[in-house]
Amino acid sequence: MMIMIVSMGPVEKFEMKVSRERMAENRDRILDVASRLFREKGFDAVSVSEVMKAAGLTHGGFYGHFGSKDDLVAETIGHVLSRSDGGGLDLRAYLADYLAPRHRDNPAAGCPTAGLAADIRHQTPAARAAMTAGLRSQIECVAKALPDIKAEDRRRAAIGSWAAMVGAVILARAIDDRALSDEVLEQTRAWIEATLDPASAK
Amino acid sequence: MMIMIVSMGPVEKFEMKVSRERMAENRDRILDVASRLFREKGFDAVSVSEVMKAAGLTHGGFYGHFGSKDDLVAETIGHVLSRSDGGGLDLRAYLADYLAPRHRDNPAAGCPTAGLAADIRHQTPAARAAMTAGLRSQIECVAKALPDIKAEDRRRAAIGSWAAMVGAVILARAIDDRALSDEVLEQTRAWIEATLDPASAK
DNA sequence: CTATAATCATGATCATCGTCATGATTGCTT
DNA sequence: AAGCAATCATGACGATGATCATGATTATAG
Repeated sequence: MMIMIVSMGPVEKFEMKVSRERMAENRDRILDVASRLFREKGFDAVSVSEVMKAAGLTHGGFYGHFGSKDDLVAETIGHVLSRSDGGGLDLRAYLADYLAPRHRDNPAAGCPTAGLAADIRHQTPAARAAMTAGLRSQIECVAKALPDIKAEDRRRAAIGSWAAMVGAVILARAIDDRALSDEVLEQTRAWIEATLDPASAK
Repeated sequence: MMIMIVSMGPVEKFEMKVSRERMAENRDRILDVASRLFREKGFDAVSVSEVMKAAGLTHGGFYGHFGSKDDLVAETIGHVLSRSDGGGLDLRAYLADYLAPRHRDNPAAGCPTAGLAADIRHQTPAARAAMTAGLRSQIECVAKALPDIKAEDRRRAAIGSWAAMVGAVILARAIDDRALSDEVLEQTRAWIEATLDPASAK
Protein backbone atom coordinates (compact mmCIF):
# COMPACT_ATOMS: atom_id res chain seq x y z
CA MET A 1 0.00 0.00 0.00
CA MET A 2 1.35 3.32 -0.98
CA ILE A 3 0.40 6.46 0.75
CA MET A 4 0.90 9.56 -1.27
CA ILE A 5 0.72 12.95 0.26
CA VAL A 6 -0.02 15.07 -2.73
CA SER A 7 -0.19 18.37 -0.97
CA MET A 8 -0.29 19.13 2.68
CA GLY A 9 -0.66 22.82 2.10
CA PRO A 10 1.53 25.31 3.83
CA VAL A 11 1.28 25.20 7.56
CA GLU A 12 0.03 28.70 8.16
CA LYS A 13 0.53 30.41 11.48
CA PHE A 14 0.65 28.09 14.41
CA GLU A 15 -0.47 30.21 17.33
CA MET A 16 -2.33 27.84 19.55
CA LYS A 17 -3.30 30.02 22.42
CA VAL A 18 -4.34 33.58 21.79
CA SER A 19 -4.50 36.55 24.04
CA ARG A 20 -7.67 37.64 25.71
CA GLU A 21 -8.22 40.51 23.35
CA ARG A 22 -7.47 38.36 20.34
CA MET A 23 -10.18 36.02 21.54
CA ALA A 24 -12.63 38.90 21.63
CA GLU A 25 -11.45 39.82 18.15
CA ASN A 26 -12.05 36.27 17.00
CA ARG A 27 -15.50 36.22 18.47
CA ASP A 28 -16.35 39.44 16.75
CA ARG A 29 -14.97 38.21 13.47
CA ILE A 30 -17.04 35.04 13.78
CA LEU A 31 -20.16 37.13 14.23
CA ASP A 32 -19.22 39.34 11.30
CA VAL A 33 -18.57 36.57 8.83
CA ALA A 34 -21.58 34.67 10.12
CA SER A 35 -23.83 37.63 9.45
CA ARG A 36 -22.47 37.88 5.93
CA LEU A 37 -22.75 34.20 5.21
CA PHE A 38 -26.20 33.93 6.72
CA ARG A 39 -27.45 36.86 4.68
CA GLU A 40 -25.96 35.37 1.57
CA LYS A 41 -26.98 31.74 1.90
CA GLY A 42 -29.53 31.51 4.67
CA PHE A 43 -29.10 30.05 8.13
CA ASP A 44 -29.42 26.38 7.30
CA ALA A 45 -27.20 26.45 4.26
CA VAL A 46 -24.21 27.70 6.24
CA SER A 47 -22.31 25.18 8.31
CA VAL A 48 -20.47 25.88 11.51
CA SER A 49 -17.20 24.86 9.93
CA GLU A 50 -17.85 27.17 6.99
CA VAL A 51 -18.28 30.07 9.37
CA MET A 52 -15.13 29.20 11.28
CA LYS A 53 -13.13 28.74 8.13
CA ALA A 54 -14.26 32.14 6.89
CA ALA A 55 -13.16 33.57 10.22
CA GLY A 56 -9.74 31.99 9.80
CA LEU A 57 -10.28 29.29 12.41
CA THR A 58 -11.24 25.64 12.48
CA HIS A 59 -14.52 24.16 13.54
CA GLY A 60 -13.37 22.78 16.86
CA GLY A 61 -12.98 26.05 18.67
CA PHE A 62 -16.48 27.12 17.88
CA TYR A 63 -18.01 25.72 21.05
CA GLY A 64 -15.68 27.77 23.15
CA HIS A 65 -17.44 30.85 21.85
CA PHE A 66 -21.02 29.73 21.41
CA GLY A 67 -23.12 27.04 22.98
CA SER A 68 -24.61 25.84 19.72
CA LYS A 69 -25.31 26.87 16.18
CA ASP A 70 -28.72 28.14 17.25
CA ASP A 71 -26.94 30.27 19.79
CA LEU A 72 -24.75 31.71 17.05
CA VAL A 73 -27.81 32.47 14.95
CA ALA A 74 -29.49 34.37 17.76
CA GLU A 75 -26.35 36.29 18.68
CA THR A 76 -25.65 37.12 15.06
CA ILE A 77 -29.06 38.68 14.65
CA GLY A 78 -28.54 40.83 17.71
CA HIS A 79 -25.10 41.71 16.39
CA VAL A 80 -26.17 42.97 12.97
CA LEU A 81 -29.29 44.71 14.15
CA SER A 82 -27.53 46.54 16.95
CA ARG A 83 -25.97 49.01 14.57
CA SER A 84 -29.01 51.13 13.98
CA ASP A 85 -28.23 54.55 12.62
CA GLY A 86 -30.50 56.46 14.90
CA GLY A 87 -29.80 59.91 13.49
CA GLY A 88 -31.99 61.71 11.04
CA LEU A 89 -31.44 60.16 7.65
CA ASP A 90 -32.61 61.42 4.31
CA LEU A 91 -35.47 59.15 3.44
CA ARG A 92 -35.31 59.81 -0.30
CA ALA A 93 -31.66 58.91 -0.45
CA TYR A 94 -32.23 55.88 1.72
CA LEU A 95 -35.05 54.75 -0.51
CA ALA A 96 -32.90 55.13 -3.59
CA ASP A 97 -30.08 53.11 -2.07
CA TYR A 98 -32.34 50.46 -0.60
CA LEU A 99 -34.43 49.85 -3.70
CA ALA A 100 -31.44 49.68 -6.01
CA PRO A 101 -29.94 46.83 -8.05
CA ARG A 102 -26.71 47.20 -6.14
CA HIS A 103 -28.49 46.37 -2.89
CA ARG A 104 -30.48 43.57 -4.47
CA ASP A 105 -27.34 41.98 -5.85
CA ASN A 106 -25.35 42.10 -2.62
CA PRO A 107 -27.37 40.37 0.05
CA ALA A 108 -24.25 39.57 2.05
CA ALA A 109 -23.61 43.23 2.73
CA GLY A 110 -27.22 44.34 2.53
CA CYS A 111 -30.09 44.84 4.90
CA PRO A 112 -30.33 41.94 7.36
CA THR A 113 -34.08 42.25 7.50
CA ALA A 114 -34.48 41.76 3.78
CA GLY A 115 -32.03 38.88 3.84
CA LEU A 116 -33.07 37.08 7.00
CA ALA A 117 -36.58 38.02 8.08
CA ALA A 118 -38.28 35.23 6.17
CA ASP A 119 -35.87 32.68 7.59
CA ILE A 120 -36.40 33.76 11.18
CA ARG A 121 -39.70 31.95 11.27
CA HIS A 122 -37.85 28.63 11.38
CA GLN A 123 -35.34 29.64 13.99
CA THR A 124 -35.25 29.47 17.74
CA PRO A 125 -37.36 31.73 19.99
CA ALA A 126 -34.26 33.66 21.03
CA ALA A 127 -33.55 34.46 17.41
CA ARG A 128 -37.11 35.63 16.85
CA ALA A 129 -36.91 37.84 19.92
CA ALA A 130 -33.74 39.45 18.64
CA MET A 131 -35.31 40.06 15.27
CA THR A 132 -38.42 41.53 16.83
CA ALA A 133 -36.34 44.02 18.77
CA GLY A 134 -34.51 44.99 15.61
CA LEU A 135 -37.69 45.43 13.63
CA ARG A 136 -39.21 47.58 16.33
CA SER A 137 -36.31 50.00 16.24
CA GLN A 138 -36.24 49.99 12.46
CA ILE A 139 -39.87 51.02 12.28
CA GLU A 140 -39.22 53.85 14.70
CA CYS A 141 -36.20 54.85 12.69
CA VAL A 142 -38.21 55.11 9.51
CA ALA A 143 -40.95 56.99 11.35
CA LYS A 144 -38.46 59.61 12.48
CA ALA A 145 -37.28 60.13 8.93
CA LEU A 146 -40.77 60.75 7.61
CA PRO A 147 -41.91 64.23 6.71
CA ASP A 148 -44.08 66.16 9.11
CA ILE A 149 -47.38 64.47 9.46
CA LYS A 150 -49.54 63.48 12.36
CA ALA A 151 -48.05 60.91 14.70
CA GLU A 152 -50.80 58.43 13.89
CA ASP A 153 -50.25 58.66 10.15
CA ARG A 154 -46.53 58.73 10.66
CA ARG A 155 -46.45 55.31 12.23
CA ARG A 156 -48.76 53.94 9.59
CA ALA A 157 -46.62 55.30 6.80
CA ALA A 158 -43.47 54.00 8.45
CA ILE A 159 -44.81 50.47 8.73
CA GLY A 160 -46.31 50.48 5.26
CA SER A 161 -43.18 51.87 3.65
CA TRP A 162 -40.92 49.50 5.49
CA ALA A 163 -43.03 46.51 4.51
CA ALA A 164 -42.99 47.61 0.89
CA MET A 165 -39.24 48.13 0.91
CA VAL A 166 -38.47 44.76 2.42
CA GLY A 167 -41.02 43.03 0.24
CA ALA A 168 -39.73 44.65 -2.93
CA VAL A 169 -36.15 43.60 -2.28
CA ILE A 170 -37.23 40.06 -1.49
CA LEU A 171 -39.32 39.85 -4.64
CA ALA A 172 -36.61 41.45 -6.75
CA ARG A 173 -34.14 38.86 -5.50
CA ALA A 174 -36.51 36.03 -6.33
CA ILE A 175 -37.11 37.18 -9.90
CA ASP A 176 -35.01 35.64 -12.62
CA ASP A 177 -35.44 38.43 -15.13
CA ARG A 178 -33.39 41.55 -14.74
CA ALA A 179 -35.89 43.84 -16.43
CA LEU A 180 -38.79 42.77 -14.25
CA SER A 181 -36.62 42.74 -11.15
CA ASP A 182 -35.41 46.27 -11.83
CA GLU A 183 -38.97 47.34 -12.44
CA VAL A 184 -40.13 45.98 -9.10
CA LEU A 185 -37.48 48.03 -7.35
CA GLU A 186 -38.06 51.19 -9.30
CA GLN A 187 -41.85 51.14 -9.25
CA THR A 188 -41.94 50.43 -5.55
CA ARG A 189 -39.58 53.31 -4.96
CA ALA A 190 -41.73 55.67 -7.00
CA TRP A 191 -44.87 54.38 -5.32
CA ILE A 192 -43.53 55.02 -1.83
CA GLU A 193 -42.23 58.43 -2.80
CA ALA A 194 -45.66 59.34 -4.09
CA THR A 195 -47.14 58.73 -0.67
CA LEU A 196 -44.52 61.03 0.83
CA ASP A 197 -45.69 63.97 -1.23
CA PRO A 198 -47.35 66.61 0.86
CA ALA A 199 -50.20 66.54 -1.62
CA SER A 200 -51.19 63.03 -0.66
CA ALA A 201 -50.60 63.53 3.06
CA LYS A 202 -53.99 64.35 4.39
CA MET B 1 -29.94 -9.10 25.77
CA MET B 2 -33.62 -8.72 25.44
CA ILE B 3 -35.27 -7.50 22.35
CA MET B 4 -38.68 -6.07 22.83
CA ILE B 5 -40.92 -5.30 19.98
CA VAL B 6 -43.19 -2.77 21.52
CA SER B 7 -45.28 -2.11 18.49
CA MET B 8 -44.78 -3.08 14.92
CA GLY B 9 -47.82 -1.21 13.80
CA PRO B 10 -50.48 -2.76 11.66
CA VAL B 11 -49.36 -3.68 8.21
CA GLU B 12 -51.55 -1.28 6.32
CA LYS B 13 -52.56 -1.93 2.77
CA PHE B 14 -50.16 -3.93 0.72
CA GLU B 15 -50.86 -2.88 -2.81
CA MET B 16 -47.54 -2.96 -4.52
CA LYS B 17 -48.38 -1.96 -8.01
CA VAL B 18 -50.88 0.78 -8.66
CA SER B 19 -52.87 1.64 -11.70
CA ARG B 20 -51.86 4.34 -14.11
CA GLU B 21 -54.40 6.79 -12.83
CA ARG B 22 -53.52 6.04 -9.26
CA MET B 23 -49.95 6.89 -10.11
CA ALA B 24 -51.08 10.26 -11.44
CA GLU B 25 -53.05 10.69 -8.25
CA ASN B 26 -49.98 9.90 -6.23
CA ARG B 27 -47.89 12.36 -8.16
CA ASP B 28 -50.45 15.06 -7.62
CA ARG B 29 -50.67 14.28 -3.94
CA ILE B 30 -46.90 14.48 -3.65
CA LEU B 31 -46.96 17.94 -5.20
CA ASP B 32 -49.78 19.00 -2.93
CA VAL B 33 -48.21 17.90 0.31
CA ALA B 34 -44.85 19.17 -0.84
CA SER B 35 -46.27 22.61 -1.43
CA ARG B 36 -47.79 22.61 2.02
CA LEU B 37 -44.66 21.35 3.74
CA PHE B 38 -42.39 23.69 1.82
CA ARG B 39 -44.54 26.68 2.70
CA GLU B 40 -44.60 25.62 6.31
CA LYS B 41 -40.96 24.70 6.89
CA GLY B 42 -38.96 25.94 3.93
CA PHE B 43 -37.38 23.92 1.16
CA ASP B 44 -34.28 22.72 2.95
CA ALA B 45 -36.02 21.76 6.15
CA VAL B 46 -38.29 19.27 4.42
CA SER B 47 -36.81 15.90 3.50
CA VAL B 48 -37.81 13.77 0.58
CA SER B 49 -38.92 11.02 2.89
CA GLU B 50 -41.01 13.46 4.89
CA VAL B 51 -42.83 14.49 1.74
CA MET B 52 -43.41 10.91 0.72
CA LYS B 53 -44.61 9.90 4.15
CA ALA B 54 -47.08 12.79 4.14
CA ALA B 55 -48.28 11.56 0.77
CA GLY B 56 -48.80 8.08 2.18
CA LEU B 57 -45.80 6.53 0.42
CA THR B 58 -42.23 5.65 1.28
CA HIS B 59 -39.11 7.41 0.17
CA GLY B 60 -37.96 4.88 -2.36
CA GLY B 61 -40.61 5.51 -4.95
CA PHE B 62 -39.83 9.18 -5.10
CA TYR B 63 -37.33 8.92 -7.93
CA GLY B 64 -39.89 7.29 -10.11
CA HIS B 65 -41.80 10.55 -10.08
CA PHE B 66 -39.09 13.17 -9.95
CA GLY B 67 -35.47 13.27 -10.97
CA SER B 68 -34.26 14.88 -7.81
CA LYS B 69 -35.36 16.98 -4.88
CA ASP B 70 -34.47 20.12 -6.83
CA ASP B 71 -36.76 18.88 -9.54
CA LEU B 72 -39.55 18.48 -7.03
CA VAL B 73 -38.96 22.00 -5.77
CA ALA B 74 -39.22 23.48 -9.24
CA GLU B 75 -42.29 21.48 -10.14
CA THR B 76 -43.96 22.31 -6.87
CA ILE B 77 -43.58 26.02 -7.49
CA GLY B 78 -45.13 25.69 -10.90
CA HIS B 79 -47.86 23.58 -9.36
CA VAL B 80 -48.94 26.06 -6.68
CA LEU B 81 -48.59 29.13 -8.80
CA SER B 82 -50.56 27.70 -11.69
CA ARG B 83 -53.83 28.22 -9.91
CA SER B 84 -54.13 31.93 -10.47
CA ASP B 85 -57.61 33.28 -9.98
CA GLY B 86 -57.70 35.40 -13.07
CA GLY B 87 -61.17 36.79 -12.61
CA GLY B 88 -61.94 40.17 -11.17
CA LEU B 89 -61.50 39.99 -7.43
CA ASP B 90 -62.49 42.50 -4.83
CA LEU B 91 -59.23 44.10 -3.82
CA ARG B 92 -60.49 45.33 -0.44
CA ALA B 93 -61.65 41.89 0.54
CA TYR B 94 -58.47 40.35 -0.74
CA LEU B 95 -56.41 42.83 1.24
CA ALA B 96 -58.35 42.09 4.38
CA ASP B 97 -57.88 38.36 3.98
CA TYR B 98 -54.24 38.59 3.00
CA LEU B 99 -53.17 40.96 5.75
CA ALA B 100 -54.94 39.03 8.47
CA PRO B 101 -53.69 37.04 11.45
CA ARG B 102 -55.34 33.95 10.05
CA HIS B 103 -53.20 34.12 6.96
CA ARG B 104 -50.08 34.96 8.92
CA ASP B 105 -50.60 31.98 11.20
CA ASN B 106 -51.22 29.43 8.44
CA PRO B 107 -48.27 29.56 6.07
CA ALA B 108 -48.88 26.01 4.93
CA ALA B 109 -52.19 26.98 3.34
CA GLY B 110 -51.27 30.58 2.62
CA CYS B 111 -49.81 32.54 -0.23
CA PRO B 112 -46.85 30.69 -1.75
CA THR B 113 -45.13 33.94 -2.58
CA ALA B 114 -45.12 35.10 1.00
CA GLY B 115 -43.97 31.70 2.16
CA LEU B 116 -41.39 30.83 -0.46
CA ALA B 117 -40.20 33.90 -2.33
CA ALA B 118 -37.30 34.57 -0.01
CA ASP B 119 -36.19 30.98 -0.21
CA ILE B 120 -36.21 30.89 -4.01
CA ARG B 121 -32.97 32.81 -4.10
CA HIS B 122 -31.12 29.70 -2.94
CA GLN B 123 -32.83 27.31 -5.28
CA THR B 124 -32.13 26.07 -8.75
CA PRO B 125 -32.55 28.24 -11.87
CA ALA B 126 -35.60 26.23 -12.91
CA ALA B 127 -37.24 27.05 -9.60
CA ARG B 128 -36.46 30.73 -10.00
CA ALA B 129 -37.91 30.71 -13.49
CA ALA B 130 -41.14 29.14 -12.24
CA MET B 131 -41.37 31.72 -9.49
CA THR B 132 -40.74 34.57 -11.90
CA ALA B 133 -43.58 33.42 -14.10
CA GLY B 134 -45.87 33.23 -11.10
CA LEU B 135 -44.92 36.68 -9.88
CA ARG B 136 -45.48 38.17 -13.30
CA SER B 137 -49.03 36.89 -13.43
CA GLN B 138 -49.68 37.92 -9.83
CA ILE B 139 -48.69 41.49 -10.56
CA GLU B 140 -50.99 41.57 -13.54
CA CYS B 141 -53.75 40.05 -11.46
CA VAL B 142 -53.44 42.79 -8.85
CA ALA B 143 -53.29 45.43 -11.57
CA LYS B 144 -56.59 44.23 -13.00
CA ALA B 145 -58.23 44.51 -9.60
CA LEU B 146 -57.15 48.10 -9.11
CA PRO B 147 -59.63 50.94 -9.47
CA ASP B 148 -59.71 52.95 -12.64
CA ILE B 149 -56.53 54.84 -13.00
CA LYS B 150 -54.08 55.39 -15.79
CA ALA B 151 -52.32 52.28 -17.03
CA GLU B 152 -48.96 53.66 -15.99
CA ASP B 153 -50.04 54.36 -12.44
CA ARG B 154 -51.96 51.14 -12.35
CA ARG B 155 -48.88 49.03 -12.82
CA ARG B 156 -46.96 51.08 -10.32
CA ALA B 157 -49.68 50.71 -7.72
CA ALA B 158 -49.95 46.99 -8.39
CA ILE B 159 -46.24 46.40 -7.86
CA GLY B 160 -46.05 48.65 -4.83
CA SER B 161 -49.11 47.14 -3.20
CA TRP B 162 -47.98 43.62 -3.88
CA ALA B 163 -44.54 44.27 -2.45
CA ALA B 164 -46.08 45.79 0.66
CA MET B 165 -48.46 42.88 1.11
CA VAL B 166 -45.78 40.25 0.77
CA GLY B 167 -43.37 42.21 2.92
CA ALA B 168 -45.91 42.78 5.65
CA VAL B 169 -46.79 39.10 5.93
CA ILE B 170 -43.13 38.14 6.01
CA LEU B 171 -42.39 40.70 8.70
CA ALA B 172 -45.48 39.78 10.68
CA ARG B 173 -44.39 36.15 10.65
CA ALA B 174 -40.93 37.06 11.86
CA ILE B 175 -42.17 39.12 14.79
CA ASP B 176 -42.42 37.42 18.15
CA ASP B 177 -44.96 39.80 19.65
CA ARG B 178 -48.56 39.41 18.72
CA ALA B 179 -49.47 43.05 19.26
CA LEU B 180 -46.70 44.37 17.03
CA SER B 181 -47.29 41.65 14.47
CA ASP B 182 -50.98 42.45 14.30
CA GLU B 183 -50.14 46.10 13.99
CA VAL B 184 -47.85 45.50 11.03
CA LEU B 185 -50.65 43.72 9.22
CA GLU B 186 -53.32 46.23 10.06
CA GLN B 187 -51.30 49.38 9.41
CA THR B 188 -50.05 48.06 6.11
CA ARG B 189 -53.59 47.25 5.11
CA ALA B 190 -54.80 50.73 6.01
CA TRP B 191 -51.81 52.28 4.27
CA ILE B 192 -52.46 50.45 1.03
CA GLU B 193 -56.15 51.22 1.16
CA ALA B 194 -55.36 54.90 1.55
CA THR B 195 -53.49 54.86 -1.73
CA LEU B 196 -56.52 53.30 -3.38
CA ASP B 197 -58.70 56.27 -2.51
CA PRO B 198 -59.66 58.23 -5.56
CA ALA B 199 -58.60 61.35 -3.69
CA SER B 200 -54.97 60.30 -3.65
CA ALA B 201 -54.99 59.00 -7.19
CA LYS B 202 -53.53 61.80 -9.15
C1' DC C 1 -53.62 -15.73 -20.86
C1' DT C 2 -48.86 -14.65 -20.79
C1' DA C 3 -45.03 -11.64 -20.76
C1' DT C 4 -43.41 -7.19 -20.23
C1' DA C 5 -42.98 -3.07 -17.91
C1' DA C 6 -44.03 0.03 -14.49
C1' DT C 7 -44.71 1.36 -9.55
C1' DC C 8 -43.54 1.27 -5.08
C1' DA C 9 -41.20 -0.83 -0.57
C1' DT C 10 -37.04 -2.10 1.68
C1' DG C 11 -32.54 -1.41 2.55
C1' DA C 12 -27.97 0.34 1.74
C1' DT C 13 -24.49 3.85 0.54
C1' DC C 14 -22.11 8.09 0.70
C1' DA C 15 -21.76 12.64 2.07
C1' DT C 16 -22.60 16.38 5.28
C1' DC C 17 -23.18 18.41 9.59
C1' DG C 18 -23.65 19.41 14.59
C1' DT C 19 -21.36 18.29 18.56
C1' DC C 20 -17.99 16.46 21.72
C1' DA C 21 -13.34 14.54 23.43
C1' DT C 22 -8.67 15.17 23.56
C1' DG C 23 -4.40 17.45 23.40
C1' DA C 24 -1.06 21.05 22.47
C1' DT C 25 0.34 25.61 23.19
C1' DT C 26 0.58 29.79 25.65
C1' DG C 27 -1.51 33.89 28.06
C1' DC C 28 -2.19 35.05 32.97
C1' DT C 29 -2.05 34.81 37.76
C1' DT C 30 0.50 34.17 42.08
C1' DA D 1 9.33 31.82 37.40
C1' DA D 2 5.93 28.22 37.59
C1' DG D 3 1.61 26.32 37.48
C1' DC D 4 -3.15 27.07 36.18
C1' DA D 5 -6.51 27.89 32.84
C1' DA D 6 -8.13 29.18 28.57
C1' DT D 7 -8.14 28.92 23.42
C1' DC D 8 -7.93 26.60 19.47
C1' DA D 9 -6.63 22.33 16.25
C1' DT D 10 -7.35 17.58 15.23
C1' DG D 11 -10.16 13.92 14.95
C1' DA D 12 -14.16 11.17 15.83
C1' DC D 13 -19.12 10.02 16.58
C1' DG D 14 -23.95 9.82 15.67
C1' DA D 15 -27.67 11.45 13.13
C1' DT D 16 -29.82 12.87 9.06
C1' DG D 17 -30.68 13.08 4.34
C1' DA D 18 -30.28 12.53 -0.85
C1' DT D 19 -29.81 9.02 -3.93
C1' DC D 20 -29.48 4.40 -5.84
C1' DA D 21 -29.99 -0.90 -6.09
C1' DT D 22 -32.90 -4.55 -5.71
C1' DG D 23 -37.04 -7.05 -5.56
C1' DA D 24 -41.98 -7.89 -5.17
C1' DT D 25 -46.33 -7.20 -7.18
C1' DT D 26 -49.55 -6.23 -10.63
C1' DA D 27 -51.48 -3.26 -14.47
C1' DT D 28 -51.49 -3.61 -19.23
C1' DA D 29 -49.96 -4.78 -23.96
C1' DG D 30 -49.99 -8.53 -27.29
